[in-house]
Amino acid sequence: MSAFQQKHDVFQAIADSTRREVLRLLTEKELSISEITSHFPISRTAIAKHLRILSEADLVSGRKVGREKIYQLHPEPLAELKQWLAFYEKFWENKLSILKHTVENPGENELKLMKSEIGEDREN
Amino acid sequence: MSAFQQKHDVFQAIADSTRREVLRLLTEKELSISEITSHFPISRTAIAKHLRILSEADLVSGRKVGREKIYQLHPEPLAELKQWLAFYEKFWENKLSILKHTVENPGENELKLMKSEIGEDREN
DNA sequence: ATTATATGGAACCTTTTGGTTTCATGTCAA
DNA sequence: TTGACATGAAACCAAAAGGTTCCATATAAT
Repeated sequence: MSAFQQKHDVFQAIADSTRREVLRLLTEKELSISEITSHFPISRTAIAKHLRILSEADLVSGRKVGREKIYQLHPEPLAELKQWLAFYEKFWENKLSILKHTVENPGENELKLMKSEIGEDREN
Repeated sequence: MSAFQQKHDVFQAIADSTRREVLRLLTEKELSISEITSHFPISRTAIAKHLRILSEADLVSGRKVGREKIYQLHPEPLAELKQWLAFYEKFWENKLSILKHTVENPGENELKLMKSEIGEDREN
């Protein structure tokens, strides 16, 4: 929601496997802190801290319902990650397509593949 | 190259903005450690450590050429990230498409949007 | 042969991370 | 009203992260 400086960004938020698993759980349904904790071998307090980090990255939001705090997935910030990835996709998919071509046309373009491997086919 | 346990995975490797910038630099061309360092305000030793982490995640590889060590981008491991993202894309793109539909058909489906917001439109 | 360059590695430092335990508080249920 | 439950918050801890400086070694250039 906020547009100013966040302490944790999306890249940091998803760097931890526990947090990734929390996100996955929340794709199924909204869950309280205790419900989330029941899926992990660590303490409720530790999970609450992970939720705070995910929350700072706007990947989840929590609302108080009675004595529970219900957390909900907010996948939109992952779009930033997708955009970041798109830039690199062209590089590795290019390599894969050259490989695919090599497989489909055996014994034809070893040189082309090798040049790609050592990066001589980049501009500049 | 190695197929066994890695100390750092792709998610951790890209969590740091300096490392992301190193990757970006390496999309342009292969670079030595000193050349990479010249783009940052931190020490050569610090950059070398970042390169080791990127290397452990198989995102770069370095080869010794004379007294220099030349690093090269290896974008393929980012495919794992893409796969991970693909799972979440359906969620947020679904939300965006509902929103788009709402904008294009004003005053029609507030209920549908609200149900989506609280997660009732998921299977299971 | 000497000097400058490029890297490697060790030792050290501070902050952050990912956890814990303990205690306080608010809310639901009997 | 008395527990039981759900969370919040503080204090603490060990290890990892992200740096630094210093020194050693290999290679290049004069």
